[in-house]
Amino acid sequence: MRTMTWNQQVVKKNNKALVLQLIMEKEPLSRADIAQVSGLNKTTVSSLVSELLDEELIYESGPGESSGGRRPVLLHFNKDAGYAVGIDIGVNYVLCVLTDLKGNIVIEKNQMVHRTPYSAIMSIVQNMITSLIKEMPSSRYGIIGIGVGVPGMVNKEGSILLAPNLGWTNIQLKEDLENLFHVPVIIENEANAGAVGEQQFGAGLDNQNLLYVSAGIGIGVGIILNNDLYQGKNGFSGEMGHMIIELNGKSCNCGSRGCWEAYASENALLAMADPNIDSLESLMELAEKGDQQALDLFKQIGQYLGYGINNIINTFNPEQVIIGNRLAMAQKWIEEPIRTTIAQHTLAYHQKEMQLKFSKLKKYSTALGVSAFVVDYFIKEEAKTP
Amino acid sequence: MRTMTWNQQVVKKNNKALVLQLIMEKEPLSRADIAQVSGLNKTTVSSLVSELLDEELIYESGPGESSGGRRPVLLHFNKDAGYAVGIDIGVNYVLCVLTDLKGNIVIEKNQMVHRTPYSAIMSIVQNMITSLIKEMPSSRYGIIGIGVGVPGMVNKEGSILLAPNLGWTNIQLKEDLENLFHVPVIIENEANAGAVGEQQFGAGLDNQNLLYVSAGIGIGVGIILNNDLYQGKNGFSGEMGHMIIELNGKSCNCGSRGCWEAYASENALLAMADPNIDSLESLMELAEKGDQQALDLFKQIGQYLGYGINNIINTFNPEQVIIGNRLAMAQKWIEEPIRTTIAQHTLAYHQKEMQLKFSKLKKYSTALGVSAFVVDYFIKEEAKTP
DNA sequence: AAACTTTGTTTGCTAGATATACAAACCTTT
DNA sequence: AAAGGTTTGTATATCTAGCAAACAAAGTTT
Repeated sequence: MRTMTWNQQVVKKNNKALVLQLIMEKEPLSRADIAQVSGLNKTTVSSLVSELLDEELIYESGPGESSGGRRPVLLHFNKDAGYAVGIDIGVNYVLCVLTDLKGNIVIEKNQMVHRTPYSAIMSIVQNMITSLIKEMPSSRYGIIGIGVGVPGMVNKEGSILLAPNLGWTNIQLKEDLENLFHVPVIIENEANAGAVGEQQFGAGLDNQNLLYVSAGIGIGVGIILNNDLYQGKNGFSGEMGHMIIELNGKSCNCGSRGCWEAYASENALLAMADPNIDSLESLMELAEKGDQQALDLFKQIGQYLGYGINNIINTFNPEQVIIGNRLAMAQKWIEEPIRTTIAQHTLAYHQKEMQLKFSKLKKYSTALGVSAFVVDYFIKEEAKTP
Repeated sequence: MRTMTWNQQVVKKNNKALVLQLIMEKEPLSRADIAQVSGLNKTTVSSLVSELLDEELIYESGPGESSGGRRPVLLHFNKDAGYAVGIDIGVNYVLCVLTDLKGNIVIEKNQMVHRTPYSAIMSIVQNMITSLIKEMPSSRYGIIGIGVGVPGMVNKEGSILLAPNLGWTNIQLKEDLENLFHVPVIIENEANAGAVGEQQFGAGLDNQNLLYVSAGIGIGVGIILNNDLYQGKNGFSGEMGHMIIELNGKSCNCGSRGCWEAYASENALLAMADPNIDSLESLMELAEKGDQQALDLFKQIGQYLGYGINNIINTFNPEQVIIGNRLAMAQKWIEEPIRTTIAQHTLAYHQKEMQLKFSKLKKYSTALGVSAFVVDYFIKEEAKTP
């Protein structure tokens, strides 16, 4: 049961968070604007704003344009009050970004890796963070937290139960990083993180219900409903790569048959391609040159993606579906077949007003997503302090 | 953006609702118990309880057992403070129940129908409600609202956009009923209502994340996540009957191919059966007699249901999947193939702790679900009054 | 220059949650 | 049975935070 008790502190905390959120989203903004938009009393707004000023989460700037009376004092979000670390651990790379509180990348580190034992990846990550901290501009709050996106199943306590493509089982990355750096650490599945990233900073701005299809070596889906990431009972939601789209179809690594990712992932694409083509990149080069076989392959993959997205739309009636991860690089060739497939199969009422988009953050979706997570946590915690 | 402003009225309203909810769920209960469980101050609880007593939503009973000191005054939920009407409009029946505030059926009316033009159904519904009102016991609040479940797409404003099996398009049932009876009216999709019904009164008690698979003439799915019904952007979520489970598979009424409900619905079952079998009931009779063909058919349908449920589990990582509507009557024959199919296909981590159950409310799922909706709305509204 | 507008603060009020004290009712121990 | 301790529930006073009204400051319009 949700035993949530309400009292004045809760009210204040939430109002303060509301004011801060408004400033973040619509800066520059006057106190009067905030009062009008939020419905809060002018005095209440003034008092909350003054606390936020003390905490250096916002700052004032010179007077704005008058609208027929006294000129307003404009308020801005202090995006440099602290910095978040966002890390994307992929199968052959580690990407690490330092972002300000608005998700702008301040420093970026990228390293290719060939083998992925935990100890090796851990030491790379540790080095990256340590050097980020050295290079980081000084600020009121410093590093506010570390977020990590991994291609695997993460439970709600932050344990990585299984990351097949990294060869990891039962890894306590959260604990290890917290012991090293003594800041809040958040571990998330790569698709979930990507969904949050796109919603906060990318193609999904202002959308309450969106699905992010991470189409890479496998397929995972990040699910945002009513503005919140939906994680399922244990944190394992969105394993739609293993949705069956063909009865007794191609066999899949997971032991089942006919899974979506056996048809529509990068692995599936390469399996269908000529054996001497070894990467998505080389296939894209061929397509760029007009190679018919490559073009047909992309068309095929687009159709397969479309079938799965049909299922997503009929299930969730979302505002938006965003396609991300590596296959999104092939947008040029796969977009049209995806759209055609949806148009032919999906219920008309569901198609109406539904937006299909491609990732805007590209390779940064996941890293920026976990960074957004960290910022979110910080903002909520910070707004609490008296 | 969620521009939710908070103030003391909101606090009080929510605390009052919390207290009432506690009493509903755990009666009998003393004021001291409530204070302890909720974390609210004893005085606060006392004052809220006294308001609830004035409103006759709860009542006191003789003192309970002492636990070493003064004996507590026990509080009970007054389930007879008012009554809700729940109506299930099916393709060949109209079921209408009057329930108390705990979902117990007080009066029940059931009528077979052969043709389903709106005017005919509407007059049946009107007559049923009118006679319910006559027969209803007297109470403080009388009829607190009317809920209707329909097999079709209902938008968030309560318009029935499309109910193919009834032959309805763009029906304003909500408006019509409100004009007739002047109480709040809620219209919901049949599967959504069933999900709510099972969660509140049936097989899904205490589950925060559950999916209700309404397997009847077609297939619809009601989705409850984090204790709330998820309706999607427009209210059209859960059309998983049109999830593609076979590429280029059987053609479906919706215009697409390979839809789940083309394989696993009652219609699909009858299409596969001998042409002189005209109903699920007669097929069940055959199976009861040990007819091998009938048994095989049920096994087949069970497998098909299992494939779709596999997709549901991998997508949502739910606590529970409940199978309801007409096909649930064949539990005896379809349960085992469903379980086997899931065991063979679904990711192991997702299977763990996942409960598969069959409807407990049987034919009442939908009617009790909309009734629960009405009660919920009433409780929330009522708690507001000063 | 006078009148009006808009912005933001000061002042006093109020609702509602909380802490403290206390009374009532009960149990346990001597 | 009397004393002492517990538990339940209420009465009283206090405090927090939002709100309304008044006002000051800084504009614009006529």
